[in-house]
Parts: sequence; structure tokens; C-alpha cells
Amino acid sequence: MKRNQVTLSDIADRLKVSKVTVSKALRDHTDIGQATKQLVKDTARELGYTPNFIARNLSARKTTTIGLLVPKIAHHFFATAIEAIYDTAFANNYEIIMAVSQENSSHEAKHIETMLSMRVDGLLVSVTEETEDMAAFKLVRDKGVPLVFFDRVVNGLGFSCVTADDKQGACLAVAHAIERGYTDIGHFAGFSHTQIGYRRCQGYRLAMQQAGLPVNPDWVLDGGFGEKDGFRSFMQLHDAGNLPQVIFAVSYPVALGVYAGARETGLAIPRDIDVISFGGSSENRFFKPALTYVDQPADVIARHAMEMLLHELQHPGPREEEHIVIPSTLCLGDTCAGPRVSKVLKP
Amino acid sequence: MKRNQVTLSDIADRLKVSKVTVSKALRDHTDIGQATKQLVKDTARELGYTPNFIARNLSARKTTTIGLLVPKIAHHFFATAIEAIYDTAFANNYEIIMAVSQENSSHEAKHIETMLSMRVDGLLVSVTEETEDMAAFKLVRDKGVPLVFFDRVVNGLGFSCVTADDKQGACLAVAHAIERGYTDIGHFAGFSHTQIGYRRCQGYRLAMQQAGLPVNPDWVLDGGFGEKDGFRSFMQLHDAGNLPQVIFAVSYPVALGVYAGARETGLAIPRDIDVISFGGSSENRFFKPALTYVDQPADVIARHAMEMLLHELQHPGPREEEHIVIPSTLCLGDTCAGPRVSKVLKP
DNA sequence: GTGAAAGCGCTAACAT
DNA sequence: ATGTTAGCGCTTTCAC
Repeated sequence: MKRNQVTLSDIADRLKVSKVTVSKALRDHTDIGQATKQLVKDTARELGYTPNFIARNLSARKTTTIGLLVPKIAHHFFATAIEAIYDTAFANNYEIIMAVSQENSSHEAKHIETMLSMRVDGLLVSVTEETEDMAAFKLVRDKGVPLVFFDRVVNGLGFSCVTADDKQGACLAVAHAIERGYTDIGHFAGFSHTQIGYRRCQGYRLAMQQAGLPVNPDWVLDGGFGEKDGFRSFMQLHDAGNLPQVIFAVSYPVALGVYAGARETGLAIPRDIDVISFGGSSENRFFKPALTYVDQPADVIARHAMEMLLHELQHPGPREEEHIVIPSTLCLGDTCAGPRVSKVLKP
Repeated sequence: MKRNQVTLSDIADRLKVSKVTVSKALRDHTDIGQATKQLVKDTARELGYTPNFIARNLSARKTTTIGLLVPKIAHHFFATAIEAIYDTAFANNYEIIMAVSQENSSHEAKHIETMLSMRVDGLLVSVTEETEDMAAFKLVRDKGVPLVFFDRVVNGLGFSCVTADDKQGACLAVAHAIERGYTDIGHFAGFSHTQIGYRRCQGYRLAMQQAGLPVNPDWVLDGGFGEKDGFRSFMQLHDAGNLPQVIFAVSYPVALGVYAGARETGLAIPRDIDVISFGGSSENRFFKPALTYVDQPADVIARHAMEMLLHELQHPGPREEEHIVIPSTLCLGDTCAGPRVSKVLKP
């Protein structure tokens, strides 16, 4: 089965001009006269010509393509961020090559290498929850390929990044819980070796400290950023008979895990156990009860990251690591509105 | 800023062999001796060689790349489907170039052309809700590029497709509503010029007919597949004072629009107005009330589509349009459990 | 087992 | 305004 691929030469032959003329005409080069341009374009359309970007990219040594690497797609934050990145890319005539690491750092490294092989002009990356080995990123740096991290970032490699204000947001959430009268506040913290895990935990500790509340280490659990992780942590505390009044979840999926755990154990939110989280979704306004969460503006973060990368592409050269931090705000739902009578009776 | 891109020649020079030897060694060609192979590979690693896929693809006239085109990402069905497609692609050593049409058919056409220009080996497409012009798809066909539609499909162009069993699923949902005692059943139908809109509406009509219930045309509203569309339709019926007992929503976002409309107007689901939908999300088990919906197995559909495409890539040549239909099942929640007393008093 | 030659389809110099 | 020359980095014959 031979593909019917028309090339520049076909058009050139037909018009008795050179390939170069055709190439330039098609790209609206100023060299070429209006009449010829129109003629070439018409002929191209007539012949069903489809430019070969592979050849063009090889010759031009750039691809107008950006590599996007995320740990997950079916997750409110990433789905929203990805959509915003696509919009911005489209508006700026960039193509996106996306890859999903599925929270697997060796997949991640492999994807980075593949993208370098595909000669993407730049990279937009949110790392996995287990990324430790920086070899792949160092390779990117050595090759001089611009990269911007967003949300799940790594500092100190010379790459800029965009994040929500993790510490401030976490502090906001926990301060809110305290203000509503809670004192026994647990934290499902994801992984403390990650930037977001660490920062959010810092915010949690800061709020506790500012209120003069002690942090009970039994209530601060590491374990990942997914729903399963939240569920597991919940069951662990529940089985130990040691649940706090309220849990501050490091991520929206972890909060879902808490909901699932409560349902599993027959506990009612917010009466028996309460929850507040970093990150949520507009859909959970229909939850029972609606989740109170720190709103993480995924689209804003993504757009900033993309614009930063576009800027680096337009102004190459060495630069300082730049950190953009987007402030987070609280989105009030029904959870975490204050302790119930049963708790008041406790002491 | 010069990029530090190592090429085959660099390795060849270093080893005093030819480019060809290096090329073959790197790809484990049987021509080359073990010793040389190892030497070449070691040197490649040492020099930080990254193969240039652009050049390889141009030369090989194939890209091991698949174009994926969807109307939306931040949507449970698509997010899940996309993730499954990425997994399957990764397992089969294919790269994915994804584009998002944002329900805009002219963007869609442009993306198709771009992907053809990028010389993707095949395409996986879910069309927009407004796609009418088939020119772009005919171009794909003329070029002989394999394409498989999934979920939002177009028939009659010679491309195979994978869908949920839209008619059966819709019928299942409506039959359930009827069995629970509802008679006044409305349908927010998306767009009837689309395959899914048409089929689901057929299922609705079939169930009504089988039960001997009349279809009230005022209760069957076109208008799109998004949350806004569901909301708009709801408000329209509400303002006309003409709400049915229950609404069968053509999609999950449309069902969310109904939830939003009920909240807006102060009506309680399921007491004042009830809802059931085609498609849902695992998250809505936490809804108040939990949505009853026809489960659309996004990952199964996506995986089938991908496998079908891979098969076509491995066995080129003309073929019949093949339609794979995945049966749908009902996922019971709290909604659509039966009419309330107020309605029973009605006649 | 290894290499020389030719070319994938295009574009960037540098002419004319 | 148009054409000529020379690659981009790789792979595929086909000789040696």
C-alpha cells in the first residue's frame, strides 16, 4: 500500500519552478511575489499536499513542539492543568507531546529521554511522588533544553518552576480548622521527600505552632498522594482507635480516601470525623458533605508555566532559577465547620 | 547557545569506524559483532548520545507515533480513556501526540492536518459535538492513514470504531426509571446529529415505547453535552413550570448541570426532581444524593480502540468498517429510586 | 563483519 | 524574485 504523499518537488515540477520557490511560497516568505505564492498555494491544495514536519524539523533543527510530562491524568488538578497547557500551546502554534509517568520514576526517566530524542524544543514537567534520581533532568540541563517544573517540582537543578503557595495554603487550611474550634488535627502528608509534601506539612506545623497546639506525631502520616493512600492511612488510625477530630489531607485524592474510609467504617463526616484538604474539584460541591478545601488554581499555574517556557524559548541563554508562587485561597464547603457536641463533652 | 548534540558521526569518529556500523550496533543489528556492539554502546553512553528520532523517522518513513484527538480532557470519561490509551501505547512502544479540539470542529480539522504533517502512523479520534464537515477525515482516508474512532464516532467513512452500547445503555436507564414507577421522564439529549446523541435518544424512546408510555416532546431537549447545557435545559423547563419527574441526562456533565440547576432553584433531588444519566464518575458515590448512572467503561473502550489501531498498523491494507460495541451496565446510586408521595397524589 | 553511496523531504545560505 | 548548493542525522541497499 503506497501512500499518496505529495512533496515539494511534485508541486515544483508541476509549476516548472524550483523546490525552494515552493518552500518559500508556502511559508509566506517575503522573497516570493504575490502571484507565485497564490499559484503555489492553489496547486498545493489541488494536489492534496501535506507538508512533512519531520523533514522540516530535521532541516530547521527545531520542532515547535513541547514535551509535557505528568504523573497522572485522571485527577482534577492535572486534567485541568493539561487542558490549560494545550490551550496556551495551541494559541502559540506549539504542538504538545504528552507522556504520563503513572507515578513511576523509571517511566518518567524513559519518557524524558524519548522526548529529548524527539527533539522537543522545551519541557514542562510535574514529577512523580517517588522521583529521587535526577540523572534524566541533569541530561536535559546538559543538552541545554529549557524545562519548567509545575506543581510537583524539583529545585536546585537550575530549572524554573511554578507552584501553588503550598505552605501558605496548608497553613490557611489548618488555621481555619483551629479557628473553628478543632484542636486534634491530623495530617495525611503524602511523602515528605517531595517538595509539595514537605511544604504542605510545614504549613500544617506552622499553623499548629502559631496556635500553640502540639503536633501529635501519631496523627501525621506519610504514604502517598492517591486515594488509596488516604484510605490506607485512615484505616490505620481507625483500627488503632486513634482518630483525630479532623484530618488535613495533602491532596484531593487523599481526601477522597478519607471519605471512602469513613464510609467503610460507618463513621459520619463531619460528625464523627472531619476533613479538609489541599486541592479539590468543582464537582465536590455536590458531595455529602461538600468538601472544604484549599483551591489550587490549576489553570493559572499551568498557564504561568507554559508562558515561562515560551519566554525561555524566545530568549535562550543561561538564567537563574525562578520560582513563581501562586497564592491559594480557601473554598468553603460543609466539612471542617467545627467540632460537634460529642467532642465538647470529651474533656 | 550551542546544543551539545552528539551524533552517530561523533561516535564513529571516536571509534574510527563508520556511521553505519554505529547505527547498526546501536540497534542491535545482527551484522555487527558482540565486541563492537558493546564498544559502540559504551561510547554512546559515555558521550551522552541521544538518538535523533526526527532523523530516524524521516529516513524510516514511519514514526511509531499515534495521534490522539479528543474534544475535552477535564471530563471523567475522557481523562480515563486517555490514561488507558497512554498505558497501552507505552506498553507497545508507541508515542502519543495528543490534541484537544475543545468541542470546536475547526480546531479539530486543523489538528488532524497537523498530525498528518507530523506523519503519525495512525489516529485515534473522538469527534466534537459539532463536527459536520468530514473533509479532514476524508483527507486521512485518502492518505491511507489508519484511524479508529472511539465514543464520539462517525460512520460511513470507512473507519472502524469502538463505542459503548449507547442505545442499550440508554434503554436500560430509562427502563429502570419506569420500573421504579416514573412515568414523566424527560431527556436532555445533547445533539441529535451526533451518533451518541441519536443512539441514546433512540434507547430512551425504545424504553418508553416498550412500556407503552408517551414521549412528551417538550421534555426532550437538545443542547449539547456539557454541564452548562444541562443547566440551561433544566432552567428552561423550570422557568416554563414544566419539569418532568425525572430527567435522563445524555452525559455525566449534563447530569451535573441538572444538579446545579436543582440547587439554583432550591429543588431537592430526588424529592422534587430526579435524575439518571449516561456516564458517571466514581467520585459521585459521595454526592448527595449519589447519582444513578449507566456506567460507560472508558478504559475498556479506549483499550479496544488502541488495540484495533495497533492491529491495523500491523496489518495494513483495505478493510471493512468494523464496529465494536461495549455493553453498558447500570450503576445504582440514590437517585432515580422512585417517585415520592407528592407525585402519587398528582392524578 | 564492515563501509561507501544514496536519499528521506525540507530549509538556510548564497548566488543570480 | 528565483534558483543552486549543501546539508539536517539517520537508514537502507549493495559492495567489499
